[in-house]
Amino acid sequence: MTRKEQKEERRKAILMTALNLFVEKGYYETKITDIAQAASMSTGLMFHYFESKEELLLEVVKMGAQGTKALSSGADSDKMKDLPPDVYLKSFLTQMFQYANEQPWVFNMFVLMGQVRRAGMPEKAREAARQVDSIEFTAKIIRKGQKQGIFRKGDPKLLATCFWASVQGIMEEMAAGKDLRDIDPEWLMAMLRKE
Amino acid sequence: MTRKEQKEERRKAILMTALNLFVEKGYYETKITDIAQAASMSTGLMFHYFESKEELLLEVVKMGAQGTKALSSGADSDKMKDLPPDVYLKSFLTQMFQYANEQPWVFNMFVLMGQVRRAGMPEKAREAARQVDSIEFTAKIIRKGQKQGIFRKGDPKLLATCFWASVQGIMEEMAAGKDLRDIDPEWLMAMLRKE
DNA sequence: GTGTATATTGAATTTAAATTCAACGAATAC
DNA sequence: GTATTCGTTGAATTTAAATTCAATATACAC
Repeated sequence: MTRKEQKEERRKAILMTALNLFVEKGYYETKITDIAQAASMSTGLMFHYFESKEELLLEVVKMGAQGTKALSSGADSDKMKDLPPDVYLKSFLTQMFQYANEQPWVFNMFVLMGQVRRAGMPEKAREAARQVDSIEFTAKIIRKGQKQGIFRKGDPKLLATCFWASVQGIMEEMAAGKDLRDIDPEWLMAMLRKE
Repeated sequence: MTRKEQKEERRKAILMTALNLFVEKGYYETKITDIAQAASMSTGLMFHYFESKEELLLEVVKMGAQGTKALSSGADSDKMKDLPPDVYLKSFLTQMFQYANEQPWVFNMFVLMGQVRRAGMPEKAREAARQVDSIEFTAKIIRKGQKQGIFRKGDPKLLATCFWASVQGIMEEMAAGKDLRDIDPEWLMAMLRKE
């Protein structure tokens, strides 16, 4: 393994460690020292890999943004054409709740991205997180469902915002340690369905 | 006005100012200086009224806890007896969304209480916020609705947790400045309703 | 094998923000 | 109207945590 690869790997390891701690204890309660310790390295070394704590958060968010983009563009072409809107969204939820246990980092990334978008986080990271727009994409799906008569009436963007805000709320509850394994995705889908 | 009253009033003014800033900018991004400025007083004076920033947060939370207790015990006796469970919960949501515009502090208090319960906040305040339990209370209402056949099947506590987590998510989105005035409480009620 | 560059450490420094404090002003008591 | 207590200020101090740095170890190039 070349030195550059080694470095890349180390960076990623730090990013992952930071991600998990940020979600577990919150950005401000996570000290650089904590991350260093969790990643088994000295405090000083952290700054060999990242300029500052803020930059570290920013990089985590950028990684999340990339992942989201990849995910949604992949979804855009493949499944979305075939699957009915409700099935598509529901399978997304099912997947995400599954990840909460099996792929905590994917789950944590979603939680963090949502948190950083809101107030009370360093501006730079916030902006980066806001770039990622899942509303427009979801609104499109909802619109489709409305045309098919399976989703309720209402501004698709507003419904999408409401839907994701609810998902975010639930995922944060999960991240906070509550065992919500048995939540039925259908409960959330009901928010969108007609009748 | 006696001196004691004066002091009490000042304390409350600080608590309100802090509450609003905490929700607007987040606890950690809110500097004691910011609160002092917003409350038109010197930085030092803040410490005449509160031991520390943490204690200030704790007091805000205690105030919230009191309010919640008063509210829910009042509700317990009055409305809950008469109103059908779905009507009761829906009117609560309607009320709360209304408050977002007309009584921002009530709304902000709810948002803050929810935030403080989660990770990433000073431990003391977190504990105090966790004392307040709206889950048990809501679960009771949900159970009632299930017996009447108007709410869906499922563990009432889990449904309650899911319901409040969603409400929290939406309220945070509102607090973050998004205009969600037109959200229909029915969208959230659908999470609980049968069919 | 020698020299150069990169990785690593942990203690020293800096920094931003909380907190203290000495001094002044205003209200109340007597 | 003087004394005493409380309210108030803003600059000085402390503190916790981020950040830098000089020193050392390790890997790579030649």
